[in-house]
Amino acid sequence: MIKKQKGCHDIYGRDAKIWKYVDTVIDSVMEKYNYGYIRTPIFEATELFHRGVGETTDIVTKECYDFEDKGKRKITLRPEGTAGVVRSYIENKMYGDNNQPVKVYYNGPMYRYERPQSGRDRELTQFGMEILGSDDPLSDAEIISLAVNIYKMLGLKGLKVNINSLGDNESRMNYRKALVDYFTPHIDEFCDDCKERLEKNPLRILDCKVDKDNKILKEAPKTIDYLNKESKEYFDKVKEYLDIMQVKYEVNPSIVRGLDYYNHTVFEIEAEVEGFGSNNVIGAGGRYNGLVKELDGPDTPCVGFACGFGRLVMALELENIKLPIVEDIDLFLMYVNDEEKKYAAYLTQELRMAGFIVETDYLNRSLKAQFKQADRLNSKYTAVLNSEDLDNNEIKIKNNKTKEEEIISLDALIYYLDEKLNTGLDECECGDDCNCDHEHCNCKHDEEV
RNA sequence: GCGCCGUUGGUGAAGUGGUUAACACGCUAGUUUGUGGCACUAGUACGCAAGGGUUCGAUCCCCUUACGACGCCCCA
Repeated sequence: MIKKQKGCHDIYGRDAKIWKYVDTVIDSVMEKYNYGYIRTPIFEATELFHRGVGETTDIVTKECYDFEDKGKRKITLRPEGTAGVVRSYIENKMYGDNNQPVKVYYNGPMYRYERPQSGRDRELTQFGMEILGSDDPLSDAEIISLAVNIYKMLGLKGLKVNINSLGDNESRMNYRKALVDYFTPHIDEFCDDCKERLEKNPLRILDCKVDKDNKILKEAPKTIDYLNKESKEYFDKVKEYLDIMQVKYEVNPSIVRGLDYYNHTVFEIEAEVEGFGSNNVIGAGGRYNGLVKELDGPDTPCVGFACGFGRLVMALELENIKLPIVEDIDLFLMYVNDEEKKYAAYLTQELRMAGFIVETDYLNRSLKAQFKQADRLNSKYTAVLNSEDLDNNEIKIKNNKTKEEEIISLDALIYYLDEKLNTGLDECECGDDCNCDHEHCNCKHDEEV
């Protein structure tokens, strides 16, 4: 048997409904914020990621799917979304558009050659957004608030927003130097990973899980203290806008981010949910003012965010959030003989065209088995097509919940269903302000997610 | 790249170095039933991830590989 590749997943059935629903929420929130959808290729020139994401980052050195195509081109499956968007921005000269800044969002598969574990796959879906062409702190705050609002629209409650500032290049360099100077005399007290980090990426030491209780680590220099005047003012502005937007956050000096292109604002959003694995960061982002220029475009300030779709869905499930997905059908039509079956074929067609979700049996099952199937499909109504009734232009229809049966004229069937199904929704008795998929009421008492 | 645990039917799984691999659910058919959801009966794995080894003999012991779970690195 041919099996799916390591770290990949088939999404189908109920899961697929959830994923599609999350898609629609993302689309609708992005629309409100006026971000345009952008779809860039899943593979790009290898060089794009090496220069864009950073030559020394793990994500490029050991996690990329690199290959050579038949024309000897060096190709890489995108490991993240920003580099492709920036390439497109430059190539399509979006910096010249008359509508600035450019605000875009993407949503699609990314590929990382990693060891799979909870919340980590080789094929992962990420959505994210970027503002290209604004160095206003308001844009940083908007990105963060937009991210938070998507989570909120989905019903997520356990959110923690950590923000920090790396400052501009000057601040970054000064800070990095200060850190190295600080840690070098004490490095023997740290774990092996940290010893390597001192050379490669000293900021990462701050994030170490092993040494997190080390006194030396706790008293290490803070990024904030090394921000120059401009960087500090910038960060203060970002925080001020977040306060104005009523976005709750915490300044966390250990947030440093892994990708080379970040400067100034960086942030991570954690899902604080019981049962989440160690990878509970569901989204992260920050400012990357140097990237466009690095990729041969005009010097353009940008800020962006990316969210791991799979982790987000996991958080929704762990929080047991009821999502408005349709898990039932309106009517199941049953039959016994061939004449009735033909009528079932005709009637399903008619009713579907009229807008109802209608099913019938395709396996020539016994009546008993058809009833079971109707139950499995959570059919709101059932009807056994009976030749005699049909001859009288009648149909016996049963409310599958109350078990009440009615004989009605076939001509009235559509009208009957329309009245029952649509008004039924209006009369939902739940007065709570909850979140259900009933069109007019927001309860979800008869659904589970 | 490293570590740790796992891999038995459609599902949840029990189990043993040796004739027919529990049990439950599900599914299909039948009996009963005013047209089902209860009950009862029957059917439902050529087989214990794959390959190799140890053994008279392995699903159960060892090795390798693959895949899965979790953790580290790193990252969403």
